[in-house]
Amino acid sequence: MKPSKPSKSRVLEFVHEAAGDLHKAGFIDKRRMRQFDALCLQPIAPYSSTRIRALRARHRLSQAVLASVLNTSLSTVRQWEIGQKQPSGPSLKLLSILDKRGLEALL
Amino acid sequence: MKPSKPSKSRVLEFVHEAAGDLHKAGFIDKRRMRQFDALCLQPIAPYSSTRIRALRARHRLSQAVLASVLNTSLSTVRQWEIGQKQPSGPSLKLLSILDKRGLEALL
DNA sequence: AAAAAGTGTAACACTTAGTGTTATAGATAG
DNA sequence: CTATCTATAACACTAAGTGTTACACTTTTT
Repeated sequence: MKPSKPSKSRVLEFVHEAAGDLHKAGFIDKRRMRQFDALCLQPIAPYSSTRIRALRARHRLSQAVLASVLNTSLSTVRQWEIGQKQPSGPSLKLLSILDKRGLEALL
Repeated sequence: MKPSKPSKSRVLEFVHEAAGDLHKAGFIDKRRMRQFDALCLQPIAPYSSTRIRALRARHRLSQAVLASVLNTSLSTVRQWEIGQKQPSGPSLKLLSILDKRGLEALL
């Protein structure tokens, strides 16, 4: 199912652009286009412990508050920042939302 | 640390309101207020398998697309909907964002 | 009509994130 | 001086996450 042979993001980029044109031309409705967007989401880059810590510092949040915002436990956030555990997929998604859209997007 | 004795959300509601007043009165700055918001976030209600399925149907997404959006695996979404596994905390958070703010908030 | 692709159920086994707990410690507020 | 907040660290248990396979149904393509 997943190609994953050719670096992917390049290919998807191209395909996505093409789909965008089709949309403008009226061959793909808005809903289909959104689904397309979703499937083409490139996997979120892993957040290192230092990057998580930096992100948290940038927003001036304590580990406890960040845990609340992400709906996870304090213990978990701690271990991310120490490097003992890696954030799961959904956690990475939330981190990237915080990164790109700010705290308000998660409240 | 966590009281968790008296139903909590009631208490937090009250405290939060009080803090809001303090903010208006100028005793708490905006940043502190946001942190307060975050800590007072009431834990997200669990999404049942049928509710997840309904949410997905409402947005007309396939299981595969939903998995992409939440940055998790197809296998995981399947098991949520069959009721074999429960979504983790961060996953619940993402589901509630999709629920309340729509797909765009996750792209 | 037949083949191919998309969608979903089901079962299985493995890995690892998530969690709670406890002890320790520095900083800071009351 | 002592609580409280903040964070590190180690530990063990549970359950979520994942990949895989096989099967079935529907829709699309050739």
